[in-house]
Amino acid sequence: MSTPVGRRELNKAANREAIAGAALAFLRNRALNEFTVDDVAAEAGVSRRTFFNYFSSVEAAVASFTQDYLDSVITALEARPVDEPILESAQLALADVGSPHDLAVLAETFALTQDPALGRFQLQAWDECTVKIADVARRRLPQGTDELYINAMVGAVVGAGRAAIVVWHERNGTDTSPTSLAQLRELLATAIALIRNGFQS
Amino acid sequence: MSTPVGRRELNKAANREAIAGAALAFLRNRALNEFTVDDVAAEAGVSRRTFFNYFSSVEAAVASFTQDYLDSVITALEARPVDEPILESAQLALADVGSPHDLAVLAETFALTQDPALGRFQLQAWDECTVKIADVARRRLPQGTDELYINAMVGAVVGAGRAAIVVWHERNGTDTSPTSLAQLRELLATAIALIRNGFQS
DNA sequence: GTGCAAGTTTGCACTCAATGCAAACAAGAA
DNA sequence: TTCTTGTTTGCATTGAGTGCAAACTTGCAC
Repeated sequence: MSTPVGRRELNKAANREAIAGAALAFLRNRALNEFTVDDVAAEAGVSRRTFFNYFSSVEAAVASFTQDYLDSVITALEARPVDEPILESAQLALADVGSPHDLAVLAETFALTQDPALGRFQLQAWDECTVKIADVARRRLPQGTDELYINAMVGAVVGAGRAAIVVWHERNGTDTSPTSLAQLRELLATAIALIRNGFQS
Repeated sequence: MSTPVGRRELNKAANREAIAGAALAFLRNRALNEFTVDDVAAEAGVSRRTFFNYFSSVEAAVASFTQDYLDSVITALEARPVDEPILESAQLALADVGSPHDLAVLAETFALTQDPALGRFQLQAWDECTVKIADVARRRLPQGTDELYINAMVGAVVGAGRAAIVVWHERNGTDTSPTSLAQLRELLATAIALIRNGFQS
């Protein structure tokens, strides 16, 4: 992957970040229907129309954080050796990923899921993630592996992974101290282990 | 549960059905942005304002079908004996549920998931279902069962269940012949079995 | 630098979603 | 009938979202 960094790309990245950040900032203080796209655009130093060049709604802007986190997980997963058992790869990828800052934002946006309109977009991010992971799994598992096996496994992993984050968030709120983050990694690892071993108990 | 059936309740149910049905009817022929709420309201024989008394958007109206299906699954699950292993209950509840007509509509709305705006609302229905099933599981499993265990199991079951429907839909499209439906039940059963036994292979 | 091509932002105009409110209307109970 | 309560409807208002064309910025070649 090349990294062509001209002013064009930099400006776009900066705008995108400014807009998403501004949206999140507003949500810290007010509910979704208590401010407008104009407000966010102004805060981001950009016109209303430009806002919509980047995101189709405030909800989408906020969901971009979740998308970015999940993409980083997928990148980590793809970096694992292909001969490693795939669920072990998943476990290790999850253990590695996420700077404290990124996880803090993840926890924060997770809290916002209370608002259904925001929640929908987060769910969509998870769903897209599921599709992408299924592609990775399809490439790594033996040719001709049953599609049900692949999709059920990935669906289960993502479902259980999300459950781990839900439980973590319920226990720790938006605390992202090293201790709390260690607990998150632990929960994620346990969740994947459950998928590997089944719920036969 | 009482069943107080006056004209009031009947009218409301009829309106609700008419609106959701009209929305689905439009989507059979046109894309989401090719018709308006006014169109749907007119088709349903109701004012625009009344449309919004029932659903907050066309997307929500369409998602009501998925909601209803998932609610019926939950009802079936709650009807299973409490001493049955819970994943067996899940398997059996899924096997029983859904008239051919309901499953036909489910398959149809599933196809519409291509449109992200519609997909988001469907995902939300699945998510609400996850929460409700977690409540059922919490009541049935021994007191003090780890929340991670409960949520991961339910997340996995729902994720794998949805995967089964996705695979079924990819293989059979909107074919809801008895043969096709038998395949769906089979896929669902296999998916749950995978969750029970794990992906250790 | 100058000038040109391609990409990006912005303002404007327009349609339509979504909600509050109050008046009209329908249903059930006395 | 009459009264009460729940439901529908029209009207008015705000703001989301998009198409379009003009202004502006960047990259590139000379």
